[in-house]
Amino acid sequence: MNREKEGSFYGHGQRSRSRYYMLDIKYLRENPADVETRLASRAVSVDLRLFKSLDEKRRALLTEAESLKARKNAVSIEIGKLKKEGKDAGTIAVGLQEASDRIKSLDAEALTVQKALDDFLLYIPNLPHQSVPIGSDANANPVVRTWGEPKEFVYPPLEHTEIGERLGILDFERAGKLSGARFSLLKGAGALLERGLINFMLDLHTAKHGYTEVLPPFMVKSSAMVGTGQLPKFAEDLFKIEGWDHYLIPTAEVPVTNMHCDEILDEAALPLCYTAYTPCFRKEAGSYGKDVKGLIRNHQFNKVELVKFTTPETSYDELEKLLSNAEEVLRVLGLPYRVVSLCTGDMGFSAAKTYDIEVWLPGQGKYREISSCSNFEEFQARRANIRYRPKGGKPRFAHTLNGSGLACGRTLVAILENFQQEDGSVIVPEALRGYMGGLERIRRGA
RNA sequence: GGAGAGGUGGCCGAGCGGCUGAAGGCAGCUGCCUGCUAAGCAGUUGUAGGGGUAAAACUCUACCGGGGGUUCGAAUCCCCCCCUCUCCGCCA
Repeated sequence: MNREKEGSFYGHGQRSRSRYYMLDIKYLRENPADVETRLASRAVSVDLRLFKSLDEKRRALLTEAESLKARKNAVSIEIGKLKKEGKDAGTIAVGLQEASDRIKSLDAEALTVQKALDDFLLYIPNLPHQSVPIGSDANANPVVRTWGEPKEFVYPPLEHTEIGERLGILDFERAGKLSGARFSLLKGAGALLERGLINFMLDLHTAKHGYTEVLPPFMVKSSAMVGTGQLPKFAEDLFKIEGWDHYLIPTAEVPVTNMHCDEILDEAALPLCYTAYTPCFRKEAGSYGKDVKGLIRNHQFNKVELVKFTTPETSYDELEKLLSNAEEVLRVLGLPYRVVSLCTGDMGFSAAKTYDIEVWLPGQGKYREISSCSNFEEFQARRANIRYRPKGGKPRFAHTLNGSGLACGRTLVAILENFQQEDGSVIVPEALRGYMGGLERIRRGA
């Protein structure tokens, strides 16, 4: 078995598919100014001159090669006919070998240009939707709504690390012995709480919100990472399996979205709604010093994800629903939160529009991200070749969306901090008690 | 790890050097017919990229798992790789 072969960034699965990018190459060709200004709002500049020269070079090479091929094909058919009639074809076959050689070199050159074009285009992020606020960083993200009242504490509320360690349910010291910084180890009621949260969230999304549960692989091929946009640009954020073309998933979005790569979906089946629990693995490169302690920013954490495949017409309605489904988790648990709309400068690479849900953390005295819900429009569908067939029509790219519903570790943090009691215990939200053997309160030694 | 079988269009499934983008079937679309949620008949329907057009029409190229080779010409022959299935072994 040869697992070591590097997957091509340009081939998905077994197919070589090199002409799907962030947007229609024709659109970029015909509306460079629009692309430029919309990307500028995300503080991304593209070298359109480079694009233009590569694009033109490629087309010139194609034209020449293809006309040679056309001539060669015509002659070949003639030869076939003559041979069938028992005649000699020697005279018209003259020079064909030379033409073939010329074609070969033109094709090779075209491929080189094509790769340069791919390299250029695969690094261009999605274009923001018109409704996305313009801004350069998180400070420009408008608050869309706020839910719940942060509880007043009569004492200075503790952070989750302290609460957890005192209760003996979080053990960062031992996690460090095993795996180093940014790993965590849950014990007793802590482990049970995490497990309960996973089950609670999955049950809510399947039974109440109608999502189909998926339990996908936690490692995927590089082509899947290209499909959702993690590669090629963000390789440094991912854990790669040595000697394999596989990566540990940074989110369930990757396997679940790529589930339908190279497929043509039935329009009547849309929207497809999936929910999946997976651990997530992230290098967190460049976040040195931030949230070093605790569960907030780990190399491995659990998350329940929501993923949708929709038509272009309905994707923004579906985004609102998905967001609301994610919020519901916090509402049922009784955790105060707010929703912000990410501005152009703060959005991820693949997203056309993103809402973040931020939960209130009394220990830190601020709202912290606990979910990110995005519409990717065609961006991922183009890369992963996910289409659907409209009634009687030609296949079109589907729209993909996803959001955390929710990050389990951070939800656990929110529960510990929001429901901590002066005596050091933590009240278990009612909705979770059924998942924890009826446990109502976590006390030391539980 | 060992031994076989196989990967063809939206799906099923023929083809095994030339006029095959690919028979046949299903599904879809368009007519006709039928007074009823059906059936019949006829026609039609791949994807991508060039050129062309106001848009079409039209035209060229590529694509039968991926890559390379042989040949004037390959879905068909050769080599390498990937994947799927069956049996044996091993294992959770």
